[in-house]
Amino acid sequence: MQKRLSRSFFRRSVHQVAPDLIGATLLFDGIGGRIVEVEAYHHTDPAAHSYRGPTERNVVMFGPPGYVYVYRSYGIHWCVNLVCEPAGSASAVLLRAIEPTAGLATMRRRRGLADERLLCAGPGRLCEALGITRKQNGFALDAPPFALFGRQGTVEVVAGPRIGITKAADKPWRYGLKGSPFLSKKFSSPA
DNA sequence: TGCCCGATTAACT
DNA sequence: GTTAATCGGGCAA
Repeated sequence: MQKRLSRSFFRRSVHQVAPDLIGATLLFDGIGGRIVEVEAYHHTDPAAHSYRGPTERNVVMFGPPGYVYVYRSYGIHWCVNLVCEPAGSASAVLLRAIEPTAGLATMRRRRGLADERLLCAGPGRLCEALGITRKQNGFALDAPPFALFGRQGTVEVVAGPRIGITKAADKPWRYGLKGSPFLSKKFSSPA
């Protein structure tokens, strides 16, 4: 059985936590799966929501590590982030893709989709499948309805540029499980 | 106050 | 490849 992770897992730099989350299992109300793709957003990063200081939307990022920051993307989708160390620094990891392992039927119903590979392949899709909305903004990750479990064994993590940003677009702060068919987008092969 | 842009996605041509 | 849907933040006026 996998070990349950406490919020102390997030008391490290976002650049350490992000790759370590690949292979971990996230459940919300018992629904979810294995994290296969994330992106790191450091508070000194112009692409981060927290870069220009706290607002009504991003205030959770300025709180303690181990909590979830949920925001509305393009006025349509929800995206979920996990706040990292140190408290008040406003760095977070964006969850971008999950390999569905629990609650497949519910996820298919919510997404109106049969293809398992597309249920959670993208930050907006992931939130729709798991049922995460603004209501969960500020929730703790290590308490119900959330549950996080550490990965078992070793995994091969690949890195590359983040998706959909224009600022600091060259930084290789997107991490994924090598070869996973559940990524939102393939990682380009090394040159 | 108004306008532009964005950590996206699905449905177009 | 292109575009609409739709809302919060940043910044100019």
